[in-house]
Amino acid sequence: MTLNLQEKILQAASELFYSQGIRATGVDAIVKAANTTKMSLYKYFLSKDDLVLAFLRKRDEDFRVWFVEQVDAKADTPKAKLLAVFDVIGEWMAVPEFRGCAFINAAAEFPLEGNPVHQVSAEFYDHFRSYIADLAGQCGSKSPESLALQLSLLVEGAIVSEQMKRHSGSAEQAKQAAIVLIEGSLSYIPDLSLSTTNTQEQQ
Amino acid sequence: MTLNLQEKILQAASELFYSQGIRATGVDAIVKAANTTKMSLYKYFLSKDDLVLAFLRKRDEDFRVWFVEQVDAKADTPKAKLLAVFDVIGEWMAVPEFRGCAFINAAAEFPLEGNPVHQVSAEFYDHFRSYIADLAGQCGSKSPESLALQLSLLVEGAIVSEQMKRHSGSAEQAKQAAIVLIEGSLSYIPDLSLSTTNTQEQQ
DNA sequence: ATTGCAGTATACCGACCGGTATAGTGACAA
DNA sequence: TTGTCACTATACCGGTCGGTATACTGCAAT
Repeated sequence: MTLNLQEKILQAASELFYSQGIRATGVDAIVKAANTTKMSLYKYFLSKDDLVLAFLRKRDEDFRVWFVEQVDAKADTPKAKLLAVFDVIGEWMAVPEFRGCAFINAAAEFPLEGNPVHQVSAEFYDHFRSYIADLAGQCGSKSPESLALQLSLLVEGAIVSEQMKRHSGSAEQAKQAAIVLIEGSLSYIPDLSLSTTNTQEQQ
Repeated sequence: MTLNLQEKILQAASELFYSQGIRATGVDAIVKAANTTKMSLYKYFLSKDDLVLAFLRKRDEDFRVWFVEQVDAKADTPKAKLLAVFDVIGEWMAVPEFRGCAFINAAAEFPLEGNPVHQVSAEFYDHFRSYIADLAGQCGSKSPESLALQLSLLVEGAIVSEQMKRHSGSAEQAKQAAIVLIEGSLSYIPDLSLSTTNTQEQQ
């Protein structure tokens, strides 16, 4: 657990970026939190933007590792894991340090399309969704990709809902919805991708 | 459509705040976009923070009015409107100016709890959810509040997914999931709010 | 004609921003 | 002992930030 200076700077920056926001965090604050100097920071990182990308890339990896560990610790079968996802999210949202999804937040702080931040965020989202798709496939879902996308919408929705209004039970409701979607996806269900606003479809 | 100066400033600020981000938009840029001066801006708004809140409050009202209009134009029955919600969201996400949900973005730019921005965002979210709950109730849903929360999770999830990765079909998938949830909520369905990660619950 | 008021024009403030230049420290290796 | 190297210390840069002070313009009401 002994961090070298570069790691120490990145860790200090990560905590500040997530808790206070990226734009709101100056390099002086990072330097002070890491107990070092600007000169050292700029030795290891080309610019603040570079440091921001390093933060997001590390967060991507760390979060996914942590998340899979948590899910594995809660459930054994693929189907149970699919539901455990929402329990893990629920527990994460309950900690006081929770400030929403770092990638959504980063994309919101740098809205201009083409910003490298968006690419890292999109990659995180892809990774997460394909993890869910794997589980869905192992469950025997008729369309794992479709189910995975739908479940990931519930997860992201729960996260941002909780960010805007704490303790509103988003994770529990997301889980209830997930149960319905999963059960539906395991039994027969024709692909409805052609349907329009029309209310009564094939039955 | 003739705007007085105060409205002109607010409109210019709103467009910049949404398209470029709030922190990234300086008051000089707002003043230039509104073709006026700082002195006038600070005559009508106490501070930039005050202007930000005015932006969010107006956006709350404008967006809801626009949204209900769009839904009403697409569908007549409550059930059809519930589905039309996702069509409207889908069309909104397709316009090139789309930059996600202004309230999620604002909450992300000002992460500290207790910031007034969060209160306005929470109010917007409540308004939206109670609109959905009304429709759900008119449909004869067994638990309109529950269904409304679940559908709002899908909507918010679709918005942030689209923000992080454009043109990934979030709205269509959200609609497919919504169809399943709505159908399930209209038929019998015991309240599952006690269930845990356990996969096989009461049947 | 005078007053008042909405709005303009512009210069300015201190604070902070990201980033750099320069000099100095201490430990370790040859 | 000398050189190297990671790191510190600190002063500084130009630019931008939110916000203000002061003076001016033009119109409308009395």
